[in-house]
Amino acid sequence: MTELSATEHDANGSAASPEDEKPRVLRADAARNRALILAAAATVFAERGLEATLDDIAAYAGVGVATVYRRFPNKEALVEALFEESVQQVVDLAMRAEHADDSWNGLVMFLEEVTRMHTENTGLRDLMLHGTYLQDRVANAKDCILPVVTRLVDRAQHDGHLRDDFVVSDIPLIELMLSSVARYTNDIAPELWRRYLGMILDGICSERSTHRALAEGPSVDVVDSALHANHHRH
Amino acid sequence: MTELSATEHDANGSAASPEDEKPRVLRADAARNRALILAAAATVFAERGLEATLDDIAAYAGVGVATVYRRFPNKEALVEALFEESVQQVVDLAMRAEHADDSWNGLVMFLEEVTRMHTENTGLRDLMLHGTYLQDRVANAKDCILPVVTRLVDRAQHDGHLRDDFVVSDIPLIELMLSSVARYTNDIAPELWRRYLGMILDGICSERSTHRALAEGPSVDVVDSALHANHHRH
DNA sequence: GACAAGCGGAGCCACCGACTCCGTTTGACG
DNA sequence: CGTCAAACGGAGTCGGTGGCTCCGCTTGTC
Repeated sequence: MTELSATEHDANGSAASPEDEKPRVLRADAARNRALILAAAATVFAERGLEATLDDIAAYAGVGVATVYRRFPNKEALVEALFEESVQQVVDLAMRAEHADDSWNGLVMFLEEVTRMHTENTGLRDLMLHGTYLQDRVANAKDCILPVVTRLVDRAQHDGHLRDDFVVSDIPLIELMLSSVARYTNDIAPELWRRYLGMILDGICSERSTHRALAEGPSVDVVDSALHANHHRH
Repeated sequence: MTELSATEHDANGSAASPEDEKPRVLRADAARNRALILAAAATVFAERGLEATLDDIAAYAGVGVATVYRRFPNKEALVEALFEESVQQVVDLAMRAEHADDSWNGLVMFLEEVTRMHTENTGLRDLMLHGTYLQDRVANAKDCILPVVTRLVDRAQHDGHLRDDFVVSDIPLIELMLSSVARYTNDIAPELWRRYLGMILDGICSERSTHRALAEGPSVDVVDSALHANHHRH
């Protein structure tokens, strides 16, 4: 992330160097700017999602747009440089969840953590739930996650914690639901999604003697202003 | 809807007629086209939401754009002409739900029906959940609905059907969650949202002895292609 | 001190959607 | 049937947006 060298993206025109490696050494200021750009991109994409403009990111980083394009051939490359890591985090999370002591707790942890990641990083959510960037890489990550989560679900059902008619593919859709709540309420009630995760958990668990404690419900005003805010084109 | 006369929108320049009413009689072809436009708008807005272009609607109606603008001063006016009725339907639904025999069934019916309306009419959903058009009128309708639904919720709680920590403002957010599922899966599994409504209902009801029967779960492929389809910008 | 590497930001280009202009067509009425 | 306002269509305008580039100036490095 904070390397001083970077693989440049311009096709090395005439130079007949056989190796494709171009560990070009950046000038000090260039390297510093590259780091600034990555940091800015992380922040801005996390806050506003992948629809953020490279101009926005450049401004946030305090550099010109051209400087961004000098380091990264295009938007997707920048996204790639940033999120390779993030999607891996989700894979790791699934693994951790699988090895939790209690299968139900593992499942709950997975749902909770992955939603938290999505809410804290709108860019990650865009990546996982809308297929606009890095489709291959994301599909790859999903292929890693699927079998793990499948085992998690199976185990929770086998242990009698999770209702029998639950299926793995319910999980992305539950994520989708929670993400949209989070999307709308993030600014005004950033933890509200936990309330709806709680309801859903109460809806899918087998032990039905009691309710879980829910996060406090939203006031009418909160919901009104959440739905009225116009910054949700997509 | 199929009137032969229509209130024109151009300010009647010099004519000093004291009444603001302008029940201008349209020529036969104009009246026919107006009806075609309304029908087309109903279809197209329902299918693609309010982001549909007036050009799209004109094309669908088989007329030129100018013809649309000759009848309706702008997009919002057309939306208004169409959806006055739709939002009233939601108000009516709330009333019917309030007078259901069983308070829980009334609540379930309300959630079910309002979600069905949203899924069958993307335009209505845009109206209710994003504040881009007709804010006043929609706010008005919501003001009508709120007390009714509040009574519904109170009654369901009083009757011991609905968990005590549920609040009225949960309803719009539940709608939001179901709408986003429906948005993504409408093309490929149009009834899938019912499954998640079922889960949520199991999460919010007080009688926790049994699970409700859920609609069949989605296959991995269904979810994949639902999330991969790029036509969900907004 | 020289010069390639780097820089900024104005500007280009392609696209989009709301809305209008204008030459042509057509229904209504005498 | 003739007349003409009303209506028509669709090419075109306008304003906005976002990805990306051009080019004259600056700066780190050797």
